[in-house]
Amino acid sequence: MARVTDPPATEPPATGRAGPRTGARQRLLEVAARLFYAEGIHAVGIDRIIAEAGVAKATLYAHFSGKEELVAAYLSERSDRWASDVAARVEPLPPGSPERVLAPFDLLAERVATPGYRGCPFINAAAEFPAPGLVADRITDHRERVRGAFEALAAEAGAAGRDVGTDLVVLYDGAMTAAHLDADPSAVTGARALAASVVSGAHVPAGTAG
Amino acid sequence: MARVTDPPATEPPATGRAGPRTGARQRLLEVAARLFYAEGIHAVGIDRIIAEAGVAKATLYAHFSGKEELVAAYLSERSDRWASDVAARVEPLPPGSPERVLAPFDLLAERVATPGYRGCPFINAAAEFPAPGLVADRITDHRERVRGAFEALAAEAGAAGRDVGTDLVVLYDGAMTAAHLDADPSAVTGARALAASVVSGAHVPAGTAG
DNA sequence: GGTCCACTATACAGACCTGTCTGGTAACGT
DNA sequence: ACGTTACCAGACAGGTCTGTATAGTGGACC
Repeated sequence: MARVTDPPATEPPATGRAGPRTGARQRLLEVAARLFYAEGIHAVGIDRIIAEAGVAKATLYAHFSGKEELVAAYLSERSDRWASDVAARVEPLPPGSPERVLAPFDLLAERVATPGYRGCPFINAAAEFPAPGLVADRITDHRERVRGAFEALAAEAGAAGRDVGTDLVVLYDGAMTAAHLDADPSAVTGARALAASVVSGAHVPAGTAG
Repeated sequence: MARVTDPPATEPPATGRAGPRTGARQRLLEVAARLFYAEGIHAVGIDRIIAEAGVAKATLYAHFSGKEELVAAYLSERSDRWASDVAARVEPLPPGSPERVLAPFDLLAERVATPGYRGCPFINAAAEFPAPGLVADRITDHRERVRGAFEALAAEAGAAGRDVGTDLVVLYDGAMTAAHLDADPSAVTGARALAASVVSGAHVPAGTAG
């Protein structure tokens, strides 16, 4: 049985005594996540993050080597949460069922309906960080995680066609993007239906049509 | 017959005599488009644009009220070019054929294979400009244009299902995004095949499955 | 008490940002 | 010749950015 996600250890490896892991780091990450997601990364300065988090600047730089590392930590947290949220939603469903493959779409349907939804944090971050680096690495990691999850779930469900994982990722990306930019939640339900077709093999694979 | 696109007038409305529309504006737009797309909008400063365009700063501000207007002009140009490129590709195909609906995917397949492809300029811009304004308006305009094009072409081809336009937009967005972020051109061919299913009505619509 | 350390507060450096302003040049039509 | 205009070159203002340095506070543990 495929292990879809790797629900992460939320605690960093404990340092010798207590380490700089009390409250400031958590507050910084929460504020950074909120602001980065809502307003964009380059648009949010360090000064504002520390002000809203009630943290001194020196403390931020004691926890993170710089802004880029803070951004990377924000994305890591988002990726881990996605994985555990999906795992929690997949777990109660009967193994091998198509519904398990569609679980991420059901999760997404809830997300896009919440106020403040602004699309995929990784797609958004990629728009701002084209160069190789910590941020690009986290984006790549997350993409592989999502693709791996879809492929594992599809394989479990016995989905046959070539590139089923790619098709599901395309539908998932498109659903997030269109639901956001067009303010249209039906993008997710439409994508979910198409994903069901892909899993059931109802659609006509490329090259075999006509 | 539906007019899919409105191939735009490339010339702005002529001012009284000559107006400030000689060469500097074009160079500015070309350089801005290249840099904004490649590196992100907030990451590119005015100084660099005017330096690479060989244009004085005062000239830039004579043509555009500010950076935001330059960004909006960049997006307008991209949208217009998309529309005319699609129109050029659709036009020779037999009216009412499914191939016409798939033409944007064929265009995209070429785009994602070119070096420097970095996804959809509008999705990327939206990540950086969440607030209402000129930029958001151009993004909305383009989204409506794309959706309208797909809907018109699908209607021409006799595609029946509800929300065919939404499904096609989702597939198109997902294809652009996944092909870019995963460096995987097969995202486009997969999306094209799914789009063909949508147009032919081969897939199972939501709510009628089981 | 004494030591350690996570933390606060603030000032600062150096770079970069957008946008304005001044001044000069060259082509063009009259 | 003359005015208009499209343009270039560069200084400047005022703000913001990241990151560092300095000085002090309060709790935990020995």
